[in-house]
Amino acid sequence: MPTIIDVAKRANVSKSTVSRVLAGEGNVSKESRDAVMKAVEELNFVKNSVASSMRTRKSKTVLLIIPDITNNFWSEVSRGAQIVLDKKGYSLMVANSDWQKDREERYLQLAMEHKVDAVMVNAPDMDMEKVSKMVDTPIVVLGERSQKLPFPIVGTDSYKAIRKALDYVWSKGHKRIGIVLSASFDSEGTKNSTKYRAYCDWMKEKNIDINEKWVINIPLSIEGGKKLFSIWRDMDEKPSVILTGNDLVAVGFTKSARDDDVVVPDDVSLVGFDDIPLVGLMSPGITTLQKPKSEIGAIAAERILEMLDGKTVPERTLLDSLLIERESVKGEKL
Amino acid sequence: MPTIIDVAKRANVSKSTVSRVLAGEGNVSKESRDAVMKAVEELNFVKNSVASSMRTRKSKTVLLIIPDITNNFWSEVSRGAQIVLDKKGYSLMVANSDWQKDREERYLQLAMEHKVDAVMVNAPDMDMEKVSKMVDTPIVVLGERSQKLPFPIVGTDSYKAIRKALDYVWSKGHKRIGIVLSASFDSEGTKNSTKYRAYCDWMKEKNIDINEKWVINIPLSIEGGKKLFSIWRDMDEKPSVILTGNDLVAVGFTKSARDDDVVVPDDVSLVGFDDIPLVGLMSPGITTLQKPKSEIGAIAAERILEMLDGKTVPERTLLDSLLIERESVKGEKL
DNA sequence: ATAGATACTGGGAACGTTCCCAGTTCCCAT
DNA sequence: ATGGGAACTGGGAACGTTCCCAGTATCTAT
Repeated sequence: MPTIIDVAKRANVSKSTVSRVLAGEGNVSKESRDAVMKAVEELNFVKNSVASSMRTRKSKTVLLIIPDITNNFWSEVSRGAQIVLDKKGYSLMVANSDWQKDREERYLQLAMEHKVDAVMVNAPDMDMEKVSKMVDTPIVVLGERSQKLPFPIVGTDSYKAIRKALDYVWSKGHKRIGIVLSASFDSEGTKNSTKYRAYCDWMKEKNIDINEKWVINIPLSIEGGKKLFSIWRDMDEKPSVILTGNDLVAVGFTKSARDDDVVVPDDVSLVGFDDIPLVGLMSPGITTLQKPKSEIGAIAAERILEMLDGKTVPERTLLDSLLIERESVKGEKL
Repeated sequence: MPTIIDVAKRANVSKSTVSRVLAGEGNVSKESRDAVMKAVEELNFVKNSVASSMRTRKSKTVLLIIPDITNNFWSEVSRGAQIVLDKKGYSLMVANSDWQKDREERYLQLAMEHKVDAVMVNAPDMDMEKVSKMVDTPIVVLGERSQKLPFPIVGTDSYKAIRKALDYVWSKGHKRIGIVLSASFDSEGTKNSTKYRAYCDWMKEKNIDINEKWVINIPLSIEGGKKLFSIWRDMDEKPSVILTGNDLVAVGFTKSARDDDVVVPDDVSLVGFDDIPLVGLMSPGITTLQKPKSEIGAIAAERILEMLDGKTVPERTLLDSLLIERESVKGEKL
């Protein structure tokens, strides 16, 4: 493998000059530049980034830690981030923790050893104090957090999203409204969650008493949705619509319902969150609040780039969701 | 940031000894070892992997290049690979080419600059001659290729999968069988594809004449499936079942069919391939040939590890698909 | 003509680790 | 007691780049 020294010899210049040409900076005469280029070509030289990062203490690499790469939400986030970083010559390493705390930590450790320039992470249950002790590079946290963090946050504004969903079902005539909460993404009791706050505020504005039985806490997964259905079925007094927390829950609910001859939306209406491709293709299509998935990744990446530039960045960037109307919410007779 | 020299000073040993302790090899007395450990702890030392790879010329990093990280198939593959590599102390970099040839090439270049230890790649249209010239590390190619390649291949055995699908629909009484081909993943004319070969062989065995109109070439996507439906609808003589190439096609077909009051499987039966989560959740559930997605990633990773160990590995590893029976194939009256 | 800026160049040191080799101590078998 | 191996140790060189600095040539303004 040829080094810049081999290139230098061949081009009859010094290694310093080669370095300057390759970096595209400093003053180099046209002849030297051409000679170097030619030598690079002839020797088939490829730069050794490892040696380079060793000296510069920059690796041009960013690590992204996510809990589940097979979830469309997170793969879209990755994609959005990679496109932005790519453009600036940064490579993205994607690490998949599978919701395991020890792996999250190990990846962070690895990131420090490998001297990545920055870290983007979603790890709802991780102690951020610890993180800030371990990591000495810029960090951006993905996903909303209610408590204050020592790092910038990029996520969706769930307060607004919930209100948007509520306003929508209200416009359809619904007044008996259930909501799914979950500790995930909040790392604190569900009753303190932004979602619940949004729900309470809105209900108070509409002068509706909250039925505590309609505030349901299940895992945000297909399984959770199935569980939600059996909870709903066994209720004496049933809500006419449920905000399901995320799309997977709505999918699981719909599937269980179908097996039980309950028809969505005729018997109960559902609103999902995220807008994963699945919910647009099933029947009935699930009305959902679309999160700007790849935009979240892209903005997080931009924050990283800004921090790397020494700029100060906004503490929290919460993006809006978009209501996608499909067939899972039926108009109630007013 | 403390270096091993700082650790050495604190532990009153030489840097060589510290290096030996950290690497866990060579002969070191218990006292020295303990002293080093203590110093590491006290100084909060983290090893600099960049310096290490500089000297050893190993980065303990593997690059995976895939065309679409948001496709469940590929994210499962990544996940499978990462789990295996992780266990052996390797990190996986996932690079998403978005089907763009220039990006595939750029990532390969980057891999060489960053001195990754090995590369796993799916790039159906890429010139493998070129790749082998660019890359001087072990490579594993993902996805079946009919032509001989200078690298080991890990993928699914589509010849067997097609036969399995054909045997199944045959057992259900179907004799008018259509099939979808596509150049993707084969990088050669569709008529040379393994799939088509399997189809022809099987049809000959059953003494059925091939109706060329029922051999259809469309993109393997939801859009392709919609197109497939309109092709099917306009046929004078229609097949009673179609092997749809992949699940997305089946999904697109079903959706279009529904809009046109055509019922799957009553009016036409479908068989998908891959088994993405979507097809198990929609209604009707699509009968499909499940590919062992994460196993493909895992095996590819194991091949990498073996090659890194200097072992020789099998040229091609083609895994079997599993028939998942759902509701999209109806029994024909015999 | 000369001072001083500007353009360009090359050599040495440094980044933090691992490898190599030589050296010291200790123990055991003769 | 002595040779020889094993256990352990430390110092220097090397990996390939970039940074720093000093040096030379060229140009411009007085």
